[in-house]
Amino acid sequence: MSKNYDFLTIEKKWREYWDQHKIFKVAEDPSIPEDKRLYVLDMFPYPSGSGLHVGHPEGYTATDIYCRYKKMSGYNVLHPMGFDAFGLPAENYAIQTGTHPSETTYKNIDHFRGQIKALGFCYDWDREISTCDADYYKWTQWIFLQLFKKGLAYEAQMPINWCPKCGTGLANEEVKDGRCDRCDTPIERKNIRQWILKITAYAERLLKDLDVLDWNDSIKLMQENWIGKSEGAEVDFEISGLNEKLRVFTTRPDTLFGATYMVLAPEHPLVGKLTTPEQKKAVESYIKEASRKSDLQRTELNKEKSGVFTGAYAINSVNQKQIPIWISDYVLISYGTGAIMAVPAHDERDFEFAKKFGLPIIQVVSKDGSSYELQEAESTEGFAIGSGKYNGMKTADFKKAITEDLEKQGKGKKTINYKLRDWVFSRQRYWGEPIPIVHCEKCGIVPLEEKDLPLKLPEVKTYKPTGTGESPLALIEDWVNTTCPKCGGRAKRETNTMPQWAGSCWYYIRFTDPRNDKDLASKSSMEYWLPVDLYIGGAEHAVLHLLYARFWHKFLYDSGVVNTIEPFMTLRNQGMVLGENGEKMSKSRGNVINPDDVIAEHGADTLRIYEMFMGPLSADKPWNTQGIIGLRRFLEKVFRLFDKEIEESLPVNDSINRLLHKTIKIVGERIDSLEFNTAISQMMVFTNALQKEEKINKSILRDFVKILHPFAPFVTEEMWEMLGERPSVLKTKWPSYREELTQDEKIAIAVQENGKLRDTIFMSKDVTKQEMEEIALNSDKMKKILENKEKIKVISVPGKVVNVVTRIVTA
RNA sequence: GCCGAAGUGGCGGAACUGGCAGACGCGCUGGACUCAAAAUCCAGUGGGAUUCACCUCCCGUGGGGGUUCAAGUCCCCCCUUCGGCACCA
Repeated sequence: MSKNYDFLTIEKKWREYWDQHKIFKVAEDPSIPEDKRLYVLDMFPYPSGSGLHVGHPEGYTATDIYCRYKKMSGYNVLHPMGFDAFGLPAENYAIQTGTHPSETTYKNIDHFRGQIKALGFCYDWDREISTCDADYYKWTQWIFLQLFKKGLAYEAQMPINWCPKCGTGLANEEVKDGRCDRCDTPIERKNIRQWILKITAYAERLLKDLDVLDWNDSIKLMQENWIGKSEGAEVDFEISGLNEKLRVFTTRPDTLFGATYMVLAPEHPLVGKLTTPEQKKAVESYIKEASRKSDLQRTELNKEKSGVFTGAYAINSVNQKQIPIWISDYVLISYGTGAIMAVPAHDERDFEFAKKFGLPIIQVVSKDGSSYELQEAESTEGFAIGSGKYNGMKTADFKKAITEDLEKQGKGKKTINYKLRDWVFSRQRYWGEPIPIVHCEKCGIVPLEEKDLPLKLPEVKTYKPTGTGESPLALIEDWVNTTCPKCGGRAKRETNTMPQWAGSCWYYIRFTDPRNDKDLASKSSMEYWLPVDLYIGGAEHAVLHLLYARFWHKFLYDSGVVNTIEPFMTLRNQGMVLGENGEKMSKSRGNVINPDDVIAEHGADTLRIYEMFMGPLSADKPWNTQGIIGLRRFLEKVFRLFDKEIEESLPVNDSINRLLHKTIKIVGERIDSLEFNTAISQMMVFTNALQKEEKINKSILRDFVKILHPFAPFVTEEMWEMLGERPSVLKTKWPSYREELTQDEKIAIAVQENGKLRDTIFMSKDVTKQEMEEIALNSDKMKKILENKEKIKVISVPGKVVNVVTRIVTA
């Protein structure tokens, strides 16, 4: 009885079945051993108004296949989904449309949930969370309070990155090329009151623990570079005629003898003190100019060096030389000590500056120990010259020696600096977690009591950003004005909200126990599931979410909340799904593919396997509307196999049986290594072979339906039923294979002459090396080829190749 | 500028620790079925030479060198594309 592949009916039927029977429900079953418990997580989506992007199902299908395979292999798998629902886009959309962000957000969430469910992912929907739910952000606030109590959240008035379009301050991580990561607007500098998290306190551990993580090297490297550890020394310089010391940081204390001038950042606190009256005017005008420059201008490409002499001199203690002190904006106040010793001979920037202002350049490091004319700064290591008693020392040894000597004299010490800055954590916007702090007239900054959490976001009509650096919450009088939890006196609430990243810093913890109202999650649930075993998402969060979440996790570890030092053990990054033209998908480029349309036309199963078949998970891949047909045909072809005669008692053809075992093996291995494209190819090969058979043994088809199930869950449930089995396939056991049946009886051996293919001979899979060579050399073809040639040697690799090295015999 | 990833048919991509380059899919060509078409099935499909008797040979994985019996895979130099960082002393 022939039946068409009616995906609309099939997918609806099984979607409802799964929902009703809670097929995807997961519980903390204590009888399952620890090594059979898995936590597989997707980066949860931001529920934007435009709905799911075809990029979302890529990562989600990958983890879904992995989870289904693992479940069928006897694992207890936690696989949850939720929504990262606080943030600017929702708020901007709300402002545009005049609807409240909470209304639009929940509407978007419903839309997203529907779209995600249509794809048949095996999420335990009873664990769904949204970061904007008060039940959830109560604990985000709770974590903030713990940070505050440990001194890791502090308030400061400082210049920060300000996006005038978003009307809020941003973290360093949210600035790209001097522009807002979100809207591409050039960043301005703004001096406003901020809440800041001391992520720098964790710099070393964030760096070191990268070693224990199974992450892509490129992501690890990006974090490593962002943290930017550099080892060197702080060295004190006396200032001529002034009882002040000027401290600099250098990674090359071995070049101290080559320091020919000093440079301070314009903002350096000593500038005023040491500037001479004659230079005062020039210095002040330079400072003023520098302060007006935006970050973008200050870091502009190929910018000419600028600077002004202060009139003061420092004394280089190693040789008592007086060297001039300059100020320049190429020295940053925020790094090191905000001051440097300039060694133009061995530092490119100093070289450029010295050339421009005619400052002396003295070589103190040499490749070979001799001195020579430098055409450019030579920053490579070598041997010391012109450095008194240190002459001839290798750079590394010199560094160590002089650092120790300076330390003994009390003039310097070994120092480590990081590029990582503290995390600017407050946003001057409405749609985020309120910071649970009040400002009391008497007591100052006072945290809310834990029992008073959650501090709910007031429901108001005006949530437009003020643009002034104040949050819109500041305008809500009856919310802002409150009493101090400590003294009961008059107080004002903190009106800044948390950045979007806050909620995603710990959502994976909440998933282990999402309805707990006593704790962020119970100890037992966290211990059962954490850490996340496999985490899949885009690479764009390399130094944002992935760094922030690691920071919070480490803090929670120190606080005794979680019991692992890292949150995400294995991380894989999916590539981008590009438009058909190979460009990034975007509305403005007009190349957006809507997953709803694809599902309506081909079904969710086809969309799933197409996205997996497109190429390696990690690669960026262009969408191809033509190409998806092939995957649709594949499923139809599998479906048509059921029109053949299928019997339990039919004899099993040896080659089909071998191919089945090989396929079971390959598909399992490829799922384990997340190489879904080749797993699908193998199933296609198997299907093509089955298709040629008139009759099919039923158990073969059963096994095949099982291995196809993780990829195409809907249609395989239907097929399972067509085989007379009871649902769900997900609850069956993954088929096993016999290793000896994964190889063909006869294998093709390449026969080469001087590395060039001359013949292919099929041989029994267990021929010995000698037999192989004998068969190969005695084939008619090879005999002919080898006529009149001298065999120099024969190289053979069992099961692969026989290569004869020959030479033509000259008569 | 620095760091990282990647360049394979008309297209997406295969090729395990060096061992038959182009699996699988799209597209294309021819054929079967059909009144016809769609769908499906069968055959072919890197380029070239030979002249088709499908036999044989040569070239071919961004370019140029090298190591090796053997290189898409290893080493050196260069080019292109993408991603990250951007005066971090």
